[in-house]
Amino acid sequence: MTRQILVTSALPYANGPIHIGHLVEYIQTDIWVRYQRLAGNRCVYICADDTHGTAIMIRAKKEGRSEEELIADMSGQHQRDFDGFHVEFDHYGSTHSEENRGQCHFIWKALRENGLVTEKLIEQLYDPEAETFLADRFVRGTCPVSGHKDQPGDNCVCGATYSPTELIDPVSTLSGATPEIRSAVHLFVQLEKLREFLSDWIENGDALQKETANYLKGYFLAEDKELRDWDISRPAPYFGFEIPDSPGNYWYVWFDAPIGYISSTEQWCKLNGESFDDWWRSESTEIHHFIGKDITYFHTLFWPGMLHTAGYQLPTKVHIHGFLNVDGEKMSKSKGTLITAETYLKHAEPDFLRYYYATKLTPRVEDLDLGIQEFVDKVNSDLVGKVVNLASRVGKFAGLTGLSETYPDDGAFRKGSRGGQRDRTGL
RNA sequence: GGGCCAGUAGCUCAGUCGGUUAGAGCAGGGCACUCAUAAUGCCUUUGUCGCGGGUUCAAGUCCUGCCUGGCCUACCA
Repeated sequence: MTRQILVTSALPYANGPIHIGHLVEYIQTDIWVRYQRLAGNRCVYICADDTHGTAIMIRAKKEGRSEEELIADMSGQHQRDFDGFHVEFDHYGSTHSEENRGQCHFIWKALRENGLVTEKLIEQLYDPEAETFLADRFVRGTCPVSGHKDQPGDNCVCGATYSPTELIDPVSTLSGATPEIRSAVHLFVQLEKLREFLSDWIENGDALQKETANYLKGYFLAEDKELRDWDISRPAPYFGFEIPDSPGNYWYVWFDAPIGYISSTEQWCKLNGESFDDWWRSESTEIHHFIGKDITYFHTLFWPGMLHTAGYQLPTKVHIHGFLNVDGEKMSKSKGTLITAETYLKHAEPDFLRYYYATKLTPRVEDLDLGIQEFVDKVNSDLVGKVVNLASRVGKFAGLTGLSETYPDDGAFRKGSRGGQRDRTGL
């Protein structure tokens, strides 16, 4: 039976260029999609740029242009890079679209109607110069526990964790100004009310790798703990969508980002005369998300909670991969191992990297190591030595001897290809 | 601290419900070949399956303790 499959990769954030670490995911997904099509399944690959949030707002301001200009520019760059690596999306949208705003409204309404939204007064550091509230990572200061200087806003090298409001001598990394404490109303989604549903989905479903289900069960869904309320609003100024029934508050970027999967599909449907409900409200359509391990809980707690509440189809599978290391170490700018897609393409063929990743990917949530020497060896021996050389031989040979008008019926080729299709595993 | 995952040939990794002499690719060694791109084909060496116990007729595979490494621990895109 032909399967109908909707596939997504995580939406790249519009604040930075695509690098070889991101490409692990897009290449993995693209290969998976191509495989499904070869196996005869209907498969649509959707992605989009993730465009909202403080980081975008700050950067646009710094560069003296509008957020819209910035994200249009970045979206163009991202798509150029993906194209350069032969990653073929059926549609590439943006979270800054009217479709996405509409979907956010729709899902929000469902959350409200189900009594899952609550309000709390939050004390947060505010940068009076940049005129914005500061996320934890935009603050540094002296650790209140050990006294270490210049520590991040939420934890210290000494192992202590704290709130940025507890930091001694806090400094805003945006402006260098001393932040002040201000309070503002935030809106929260009460995840605890979805515990029963989430536990069931995580434990009894087939959507997660075993290690991921264990991780969620052991940490978030532990019996002695409550699921914390999820803070999904940010007060103005914020680049994003204003919450319709809470003027002056905007949806936190992680609220509208995954909704981009839905809205981008909606755009694709409009462009191709497809029925939207066939893709997001149909039990016979499979939904597969490919993401990195860093955003696991967004996709395995918040996201299914939102979909469930709004009556959308839940993910069939969330495929989670690890990070990319280079020669056994984290990618680093100073060591020159943080290679952007653009830089790579100036020096090497995209298929070299595609092939290399294909040979090293596993179904586990584990980091993948790009060994430079191994990369060179694999390309030389496997691709040049075997594949290209074979083509070259055949070309020369055929040129000398000529080709038959028709492919001879040796029985083996077609039989073999059909066998391969039958033999596919339950991927 | 707690939790999860991993540890198999020089390197990167497969090993399904426990079942014969533990596999592949690369690297190394030997021979051959020319249709072929500093190629290719064939043959070939290498393992205390992290360590110690246990269960079993049988353990790389299951249980347990330990060692080592990695990751996670909610406001991170």
